[in-house]
Amino acid sequence: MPELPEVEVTRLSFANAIAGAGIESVRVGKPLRWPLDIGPERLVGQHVRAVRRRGKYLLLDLDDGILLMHLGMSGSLSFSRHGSAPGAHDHFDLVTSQGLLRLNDPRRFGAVVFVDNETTPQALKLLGKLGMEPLGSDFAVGAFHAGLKRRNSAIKQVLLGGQVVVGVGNIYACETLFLAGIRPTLKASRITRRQAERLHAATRDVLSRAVALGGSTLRDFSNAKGENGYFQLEAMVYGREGLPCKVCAAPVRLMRQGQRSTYWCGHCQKS
DNA sequence: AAAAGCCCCTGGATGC
DNA sequence: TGCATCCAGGGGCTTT
Repeated sequence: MPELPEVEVTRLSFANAIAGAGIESVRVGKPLRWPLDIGPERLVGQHVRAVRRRGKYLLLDLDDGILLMHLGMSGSLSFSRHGSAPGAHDHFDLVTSQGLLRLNDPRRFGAVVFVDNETTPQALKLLGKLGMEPLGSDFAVGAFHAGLKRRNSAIKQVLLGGQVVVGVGNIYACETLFLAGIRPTLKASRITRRQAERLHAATRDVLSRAVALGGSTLRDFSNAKGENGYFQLEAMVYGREGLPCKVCAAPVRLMRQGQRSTYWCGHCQKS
């Protein structure tokens, strides 16, 4: 579930509270996507300076080094004063002077990785090919349109790919295309300037509204304070197969694109 | 280089 | 109630 809004909401919910905290100990549970290939001594005694986000990655800036965290499909973070005993799906604990940061991830597609800086081979492998930040100042219509035109696959797939624009996952790709009135199967290379403008505006609109609403809680997402999100209540097409389109009342359709579900309205998304 | 498929893993919903 | 099947928010890796 964690797409850009959920990751950003998570970041906002604990970044200030953890800033300046000293790391006291670390606990690693079951293996995540990659091993944390350093010992606790590399982290203990350091301080968490800031928490940043790049795409769907969280970057915890330490005195020396960066802890990269990814929530995968089912991950969530909690940050609390007093830590309880870890549950079956709590796979990473960072015990700090200001509270316990804990990663819960049933499916374990998430990851915690330590890198010395953002230019190490591993950091570059993970972050180096990421596209523009949709809520950042570098997200310009011209560059967006140019990036899309270079791709030959369906616009939905290109949005998901993250090489043109980051953070747009399955829910928000569906919602964004609906808002822009664009057919999900349209080849990205055929996007017109007008369509790119609509998609650009829709992306910013959908993602920023989702952040404001605390993200989408479909199953069990919550921010680091345990609070749920409410964007799912405003979804126009995602998860609404067969229900009437909120704009034209035609039944919302479902199809598969790259082994993922695409929800769309055949009437509103014609171009 | 880009595109398409294949996995990683677990839990919940659905169907028989 | 029990068991099998399908599906789920991501994305790196391998193969075309």
